[in-house]
Amino acid sequence: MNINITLPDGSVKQFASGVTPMDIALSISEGLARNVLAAKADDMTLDAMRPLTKDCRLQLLMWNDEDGKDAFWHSSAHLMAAAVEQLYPGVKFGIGPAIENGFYYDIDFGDHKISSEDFPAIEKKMEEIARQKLPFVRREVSKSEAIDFFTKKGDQYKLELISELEDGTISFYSTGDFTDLCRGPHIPDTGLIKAIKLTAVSGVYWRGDETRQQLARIYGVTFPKKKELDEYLLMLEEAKKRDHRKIGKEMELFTFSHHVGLGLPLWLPKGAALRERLENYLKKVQRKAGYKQVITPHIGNVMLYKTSGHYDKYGKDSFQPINTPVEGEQYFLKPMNCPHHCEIYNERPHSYKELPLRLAEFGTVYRYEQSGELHGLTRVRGFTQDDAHIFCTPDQVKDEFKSVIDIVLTIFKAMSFTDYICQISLRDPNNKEKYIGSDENWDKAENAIKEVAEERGLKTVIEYGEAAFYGPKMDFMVRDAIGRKWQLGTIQVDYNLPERFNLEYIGADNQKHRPVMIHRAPFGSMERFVAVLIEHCAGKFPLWLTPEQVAILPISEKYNKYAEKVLQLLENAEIRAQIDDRNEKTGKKIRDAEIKRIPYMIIVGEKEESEETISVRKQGEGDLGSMNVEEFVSRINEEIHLMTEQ
RNA sequence: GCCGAUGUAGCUCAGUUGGCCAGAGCAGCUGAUUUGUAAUCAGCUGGUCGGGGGUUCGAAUCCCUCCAUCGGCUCCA
Repeated sequence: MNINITLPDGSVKQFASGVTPMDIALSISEGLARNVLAAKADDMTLDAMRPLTKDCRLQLLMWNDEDGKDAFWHSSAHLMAAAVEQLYPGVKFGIGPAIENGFYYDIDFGDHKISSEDFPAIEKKMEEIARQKLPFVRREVSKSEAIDFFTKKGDQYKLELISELEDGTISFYSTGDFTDLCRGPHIPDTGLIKAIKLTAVSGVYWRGDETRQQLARIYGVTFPKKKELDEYLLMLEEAKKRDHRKIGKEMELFTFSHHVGLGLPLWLPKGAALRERLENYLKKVQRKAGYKQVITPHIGNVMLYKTSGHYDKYGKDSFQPINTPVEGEQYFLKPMNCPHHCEIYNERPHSYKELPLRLAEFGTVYRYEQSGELHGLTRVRGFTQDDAHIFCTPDQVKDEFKSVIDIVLTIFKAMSFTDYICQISLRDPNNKEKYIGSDENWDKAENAIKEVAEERGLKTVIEYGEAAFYGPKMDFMVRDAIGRKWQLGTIQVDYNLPERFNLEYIGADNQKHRPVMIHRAPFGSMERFVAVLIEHCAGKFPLWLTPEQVAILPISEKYNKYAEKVLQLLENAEIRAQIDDRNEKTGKKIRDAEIKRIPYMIIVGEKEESEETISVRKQGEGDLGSMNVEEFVSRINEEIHLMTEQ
């Protein structure tokens, strides 16, 4: 009997029933077959060695497919388990999945205390097994057989997992002597795993439950080529060098103090000035786009958050209310700005002619995060959102999205973020009743978002079912200079708060209507954005933003006067410069300016003084020769203009 | 919050089984040098060895406790 296999290019081929994806790969080319890790038949992933018995769409999964990597890393978890079992007989296994960058396995080592010192031995054993090219052999077993096997082995964790599975759906995978309960899929054999690195060990509870047994979780990562492992390790090293916490300290941008409190950043003069430049830049862009700045207090009456619904949802998990001593009123630290802005909207009636109304605020908010969740500037308890709320008619949603996207893209350009995608979160089409707001408005907004993304030529991913219950949204994910993904700007439609705050406008028909609210924050928060920017540029900020743009280095103190004169000219041109008049050699001053990541150095000595010129050196590039101050100023201004023009 | 690791000068780090006044480099200060594109030389200052308690003749080192930092903590066997 023959079956029809539809390949990704749309072509349909006939094969005998029982053909495996690997056979099909071989029929195309041997080189292709060598790279096949697993396969996807319709929407199910499976081993490349599993026979196909039905018509299906077939995709061969390689290293570059997410599902291919998953199979590779999950197989690596088995490989590690096999190695661990050989080295430490009697250990018991929890679960061992693939994760975003590699895999882990939770293991009960009994009395043995595992540490990273044990890694080299395990890695060596893994390499040894990998070289044997052991196949991953699948076997379907009955529930009683499965229970039997792990009872003999004495592995209570696997037994617990099996007890939750249905008979007839259980499978084992074996690699050499190691057999594991596993759904698969796996790669054809261990020989594909060429490079192995165990990265960390940590204690976790079985099933995340504090009351249960503690297991050791070993993290690792593997690659089909040695070179890819080297690149990965290099990336990790580079990431360490770029850590915003380290650079923030070196460049004196921000700090923390236990006396002030956990997760509450203190912005130092240079960091505060940098942040102010960011704010001023965005304010200018927003003013042009018709935004109006407002200012609201840092606390709000509990009633405000009961109206908004945030109290019911987050009340227990936030900073607890502040009570007034005499009246006994309750106030919350502001966890978001929207309710305040809704109250500003409600201050008086609005005509449709006033819409859209765009209220912007750099609003500082406070949210309780568990102490262990805090991390530098990316996860804090107090932060400032570059927030704005747009109140508009349903028909205006599209144009407003367009205008917000333009702001986001302007900012990305000014920060040299060139690689980004936009993620659109829409309703789950099979479960429309769980969303608030009319079907008509949702359709309108969802279509508008999709159209705008296309008109702006954005690289887009659509996620169905990811929308909030109160509206669809668009998020921007940027990839930084070393390839890591960060979520930055957000644009969110909201049908809920206008309802709860009873927001209205009078339409052309002289009837009351409900406006749509759009939340948006191109930076997200100032703290997080600065952190991402630091890691993206490794502290070498764009010229317009960096704390010190120019270091003036007099050759000796004889030329300090001339240096002063140059400084004055630069200051007149609003260029941020400092003189390094320390009693040091020029080589030392250059070195220090390079380390401090100052983009331009100006060297002045006898020649420059007599000729009224300056010698210019660019950070990381070297000597640019001599020029006069006016030429230098226009060069700087030109460079800044290119990045920040709107 | 929970598990694990870590905490020595402003920064980076020595100090190995408890034992003489706790060390180095960088930074800072003072002096010499007056310097031409990534480190001039010399001297000096600076530490309640995270806080508190304990063991000991004696603690940076051992024990307890608190604090902070770092990594991890429902991701389908």
